[in-house]
Amino acid sequence: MKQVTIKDIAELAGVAKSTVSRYLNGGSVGKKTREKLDRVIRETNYEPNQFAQSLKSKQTKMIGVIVPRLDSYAASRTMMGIDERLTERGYQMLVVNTAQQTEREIEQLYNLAKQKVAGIIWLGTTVTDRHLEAIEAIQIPVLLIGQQHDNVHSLVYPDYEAAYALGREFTKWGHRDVVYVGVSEADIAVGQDRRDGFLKALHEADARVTVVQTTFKIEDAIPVGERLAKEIGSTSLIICATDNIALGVLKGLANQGISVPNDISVSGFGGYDFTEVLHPSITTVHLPYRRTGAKSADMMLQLLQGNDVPMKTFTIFELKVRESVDKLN
Amino acid sequence: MKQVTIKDIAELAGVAKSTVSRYLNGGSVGKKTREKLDRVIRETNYEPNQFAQSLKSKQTKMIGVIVPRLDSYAASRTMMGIDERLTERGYQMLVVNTAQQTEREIEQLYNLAKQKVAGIIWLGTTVTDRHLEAIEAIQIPVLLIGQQHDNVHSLVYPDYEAAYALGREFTKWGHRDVVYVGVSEADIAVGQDRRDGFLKALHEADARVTVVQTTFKIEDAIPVGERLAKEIGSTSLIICATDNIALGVLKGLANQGISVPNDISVSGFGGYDFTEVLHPSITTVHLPYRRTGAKSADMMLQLLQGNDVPMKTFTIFELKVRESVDKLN
DNA sequence: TTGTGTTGCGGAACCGGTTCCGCAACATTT
DNA sequence: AAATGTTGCGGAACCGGTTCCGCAACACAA
Repeated sequence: MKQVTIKDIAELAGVAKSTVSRYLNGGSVGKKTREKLDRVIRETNYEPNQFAQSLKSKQTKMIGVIVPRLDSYAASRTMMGIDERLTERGYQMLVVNTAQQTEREIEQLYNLAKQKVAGIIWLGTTVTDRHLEAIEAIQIPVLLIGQQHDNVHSLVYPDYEAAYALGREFTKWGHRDVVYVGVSEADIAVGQDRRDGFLKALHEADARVTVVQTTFKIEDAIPVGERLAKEIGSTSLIICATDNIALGVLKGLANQGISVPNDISVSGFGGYDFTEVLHPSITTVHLPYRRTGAKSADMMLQLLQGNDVPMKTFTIFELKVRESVDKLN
Repeated sequence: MKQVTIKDIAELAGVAKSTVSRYLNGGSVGKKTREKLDRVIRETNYEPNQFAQSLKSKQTKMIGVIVPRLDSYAASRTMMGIDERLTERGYQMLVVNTAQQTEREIEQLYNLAKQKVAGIIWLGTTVTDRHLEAIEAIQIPVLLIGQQHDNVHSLVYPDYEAAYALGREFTKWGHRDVVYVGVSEADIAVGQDRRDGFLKALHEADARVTVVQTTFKIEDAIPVGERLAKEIGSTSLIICATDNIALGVLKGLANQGISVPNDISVSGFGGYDFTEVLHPSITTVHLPYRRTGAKSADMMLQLLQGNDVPMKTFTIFELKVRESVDKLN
C-alpha cells in the first residue's frame, strides 16, 4: 500500500501536477477538470504528504505545548482543553515535558521552532530574560498560560485576586491566627501572587500570619502537617498554596491525631476534583484549567490568523466553600 | 535568522552537497574535508531540516502514543515514563487523545502512520478486529499497554493475578460477604480480568458476592456508595475496580454517615498516590505505571532496531495493605 | 474583424535533504 | 612498470509537494 502522490493523481486525471495542486488549494480550476479530480482523488484516497508540504511552506499544523510536568492535575486538565479545541480545528498538539527544569523550557522553545510548529503554548512557571530572548528569536507566536509578562501574550489565572477573595472570607469567619504553607518564589503565580493575595486580606484584618515553605509534592507536605500539628497553639487555620499541599498537610495532621475542621481548619487552592470528594471536603478556589486550555487554543488560532488578541487575559475563579474550614463565629 | 542549508555548508567548505551529507551520516570522508566540515558546521550552527530528511526517508524520530484520556492518573504516569526514556534516546513523544472513543483509536492508528511516526505505543482499552486490521495495514511497530492480544506486542498489568492475590488476603481476613463495584466489560483488563481475579479468590472461600457496575468517573461512584450505605446488611467489604471508584464510594458512604473501616471496609485498585495520603488510607494494589511507560519505550526502541522482543510481557504488582480494609479476625 | 481581458492549464524551478553512479587519485600487489 | 583495488568526492536524480511564469483558448467590447 504505497503512498499515492500528486503525480499519480495528475496522470490519472490527465493534467499537470500544478493543476492538481491548484485544485487542492483552491486555485482557479475549470469545471470539467475539477470534476475529474474530484473523482480520481476520492477513488484513490489521496492524502498529501505532509513533509513535502512542510518542506516548502516551512509550517506545520502542530502547536507545541510546553509543560513543566505531565502528572500534575493542572497540566493534564489544561492539555485536555487544548487538545479538544485544536483537534476540532485540524491542528495537533505536540506536548513536551520539561520535568520542571527551566533550562529545558528554553531549549524546547528553540527546539519546537526548529520543528516548525505553528505556535507554542507554554504552561510557565517563571519568565526569565533568556525565555524572552528565545521567544523573540524564534519568530513564532507564543502564548503563556499561568504566568504573565508584558511582552508575551498571556492567559493568566487571577491568583492574587482569588487568594485575596478567599482570604477575606477567612477573616470574615473569624480566623485571626493563620499559617500559610507556600512554595518557592521561583513560581511567580503560585509562589508570590497567591501568597500576597492571602497576606493582603489577612493583614487588612490584622491577623497573625506565619509563612512556611514546601514544594509541590504531596509527600513533602506531610511532615509540614505533622510539625504544625505539634505547634497548633492558637492557630485556627492552615492555608495551603495548592490542593496537593493541603492533601499532604491533612495527612500530616491526621497522623498526629488532629481532626479537621474540629481542631484546626485547612484550605487548598486549585480546585482539583478530589477536593470535593474527600472527607472532609476541602475549601478551596476552583481554577478553570480545562476551559483555560481550550481558550488558549482559541487564542492561538486567532494569533495564527493574524488577528490580534489582548496581551493579557484573565480567567475567572470560583470559591468553593466546603467543610475543611470552619466558621468560628 | 534564516535556515542554514546543506548547500550553504557545502559552499563554505568548498565541497559538494553529497559530501556534506556523507559526512553527517558517517559515510567515507577524507581527513581534511572532515576537519573542514567540522569547523564550518560548528560555526554556522547548522541543523538539518527534518522535513527534507523525512521526505526522503519516510521516517521520523517520533513515537505516537494513543491514550484514552489525558486526565487519568494511569495515563499521566505512563506518559511520563515514556517521555523520559524517549527523550534520552533522541526520540519524541506525540500524544494523541481519543477521549475514550474506540473509533478514534483506529483513526489515530492510521493517522499516526500517515505522519510516519517510527512506532506507536497504544494505551488500550479494548482490542477489536478493526484495530488488528489497522495495525496490520500500517506496517509500523505497535506496542499495546494494559491489554493483551496474541498478535500484538503487549505489555500488560497482571490484573487478574493481582486481583486474585488481593482477594485472597480479604478472605484470609475473614471477609465473606462482599460487593464488587466494577466497570463495563468493554475494558477487558479492568472490566473483566480484575473482576474475575477477585471472584475467583472469593469463590474459593465460598464468599457471597454481589457485582454492581459503574464508570471510571468519581462522580458516578458517589451514588453507588450512597446506595450501598443503605443496604449494608452483613456486607463487610466493598471492593472497587479502581482507586477513583473507591474514592467516590467512600464519599457516598461518608455522605450517609458510614464510617470506614469501622462500619464497612473499602478497597481500591491501581495505587494512585493519593490513596496513601487519604484518611483512612486505602488498601489497594499498586501498578507501576511510570516504570511501565519507561519499559514500553525501551521495548519500542528495541523493536525499531529490529531486535525481537517477547510478544507478551507482564509487569509486577504490589499489594498495599492499609487502613481502609479491616481484618475481621 | 480585430483588440483586449480573463481564465485554465502546463512546464520548470524550488524547498533541503539522501543516494546512486562513475571517475580520478592514490595505495597495493605481482 | 603495469595491473588491480581502495578511497574520496562530485554530479545528478529523487522524495512529493507549491508556485511562478507564460501561453493558449475563449468571451466580450469596440
